[in-house]
Amino acid sequence: MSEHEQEIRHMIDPSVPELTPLETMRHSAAHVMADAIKRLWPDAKLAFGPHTEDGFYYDIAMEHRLGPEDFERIEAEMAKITAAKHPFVREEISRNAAVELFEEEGERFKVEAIAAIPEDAVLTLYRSGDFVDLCRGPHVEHTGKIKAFKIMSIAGAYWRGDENGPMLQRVYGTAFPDRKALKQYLQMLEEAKKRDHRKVGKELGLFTFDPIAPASPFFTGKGATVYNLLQAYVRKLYVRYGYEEIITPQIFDMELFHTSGHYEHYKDNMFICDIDEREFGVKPMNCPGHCILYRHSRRSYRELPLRFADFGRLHRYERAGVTHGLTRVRTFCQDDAHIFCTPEQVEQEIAGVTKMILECYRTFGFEELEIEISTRPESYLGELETWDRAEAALKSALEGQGLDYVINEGDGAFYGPKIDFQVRDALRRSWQLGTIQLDFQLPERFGLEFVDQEDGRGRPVMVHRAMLGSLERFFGVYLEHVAGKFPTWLAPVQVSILPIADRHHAWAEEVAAALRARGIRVEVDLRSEKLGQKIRGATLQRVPIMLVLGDKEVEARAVAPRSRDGKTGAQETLEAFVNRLAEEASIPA
RNA sequence: GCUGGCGUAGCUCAAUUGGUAGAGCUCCUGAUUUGUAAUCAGGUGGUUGCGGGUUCGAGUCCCAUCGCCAGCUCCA
Repeated sequence: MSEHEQEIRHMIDPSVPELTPLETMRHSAAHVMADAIKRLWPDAKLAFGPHTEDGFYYDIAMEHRLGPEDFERIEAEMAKITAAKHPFVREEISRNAAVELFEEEGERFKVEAIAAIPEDAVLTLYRSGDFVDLCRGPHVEHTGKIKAFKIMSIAGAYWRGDENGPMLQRVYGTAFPDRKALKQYLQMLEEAKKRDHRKVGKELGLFTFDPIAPASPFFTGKGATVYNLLQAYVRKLYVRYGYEEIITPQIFDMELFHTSGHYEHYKDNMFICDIDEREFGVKPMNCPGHCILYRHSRRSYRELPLRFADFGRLHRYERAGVTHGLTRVRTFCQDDAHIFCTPEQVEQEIAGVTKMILECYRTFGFEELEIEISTRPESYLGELETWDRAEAALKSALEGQGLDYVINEGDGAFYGPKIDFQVRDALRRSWQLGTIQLDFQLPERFGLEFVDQEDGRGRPVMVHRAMLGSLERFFGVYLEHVAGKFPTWLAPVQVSILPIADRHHAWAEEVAAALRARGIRVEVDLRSEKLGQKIRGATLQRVPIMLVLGDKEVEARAVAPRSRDGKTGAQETLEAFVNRLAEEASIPA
């Protein structure tokens, strides 16, 4: 649902959940901001002004182009309005009177908005001082209740989200119950800026981009090390959870995508080429290829469930302007798998996948989790009964593990219901990572079968599932979650060896060799620099462990460890150190 | 794709109203041999994203194009 639709719904639909006190205050702040802007630029015409997750905005049309230099003026004007403590007054109004009122004011967007509201809805106005707005409310008691606010940014937005419609100026602001909370929020934004994976990735030399391949990352040796370790960890899970990893082609005759339906629905997002007078497509998803492999031999019910995992590289033509760092790219791979099972096995398979996903997120330190089930949309394919059974299976698989979830009614794909997993990172930002999607369509389209116990023919259900989602995207999200401080097992350089003077180089090389022999990723800093400089370098690169080597260490065939957080450990023998580190440095089970 | 903004050395950034492109870090040389977050000196490095135009003269102004950034839309 677009923001615009939500806004319309909010204005008219009494079943929309009541606003929280904070949301109410922010929405009121949007009115105050609109009031302020109209005072400063009387030609301003208002569209919509809802609250958002961390503030509010108002879409406005006017001659003057707003810029950051205007923010202080707007804030000052808002301060006058809040100081005046104008009460918010609710007023029911007839449709005709409302149209008349807003037409008189030249508020054409409001007039249009009224037309979009169902006939039987009660229209309400809210007045505060001389300002009046079409609004369902609720609002705070008076403008003085808005204590701490700030104009954040300005951006373009379309009227009603229609890219052919008029472009409006969207003014973003935020508001909090007190100055302290606002300050905290602004600090969080600062922190997020510092952690931006595009910045950190550059600083740590993990990946880069080049205009020669837009929206397609180049991973350096260090970045690829992390990337491969993520895969290695997932592969370990696959062994325990009974997956077989397969490898499938990159480019297929378009016929495949005609069969799968991607040609019809997804063609605009595909890279397509003509070779040998045949039309080929680079795969945007693995599922059609997996169906081919499934169909390649006769399948017995005894083989099911079949769990095909695939780290195949995918290419999607994302429209210019929608790409973003590692989180939205044109080439990526997923920790993708498709489970082919009987309808009876669905519940237990969902439960298994869920268990693995939870284990995986715990490993990466994502403690907070939100789960959503999306159910049958209005237009769907397949039998109603199949859908009902599948939705019940999803719910009971989650309930069986004592997991809370919310239901997004009608938000499922046309081919089946799904479960989405969202995590919150260290800055409490929400990211969708995992997904489990049932699919009744592809098995049908590809004519997939299995031989059942009575030598009859059954149709398998296909379960699409991913835990980390795209590895590229996860890389970016995780990099921000840990602010570049990878745990030792994932760090591209796990140990940095820092000899103090040239005469310690031999011992440094010996220590490095011993660690490398145990599979530990080591770097030796042989530069002719002071120890402080070397420590600074390794710390900035977020190397988890530094080993300082001087006369004392050479003498005792020992090492003096220091962590990137500045903690220095007691001197210990090389032997003891390696043994202590071995587990921490290896991929979790 | 749409609206707006931005592209100067590998990185972070300077460059009066249009008037000879600079600094720090990185890198390379040398000196220094250092005990827990920055040793000193010297040097390399740019057709100012690419292509046109205006001008005596363009990093600066105009057009076009590519890329990036913010937001919108999209992400069956």
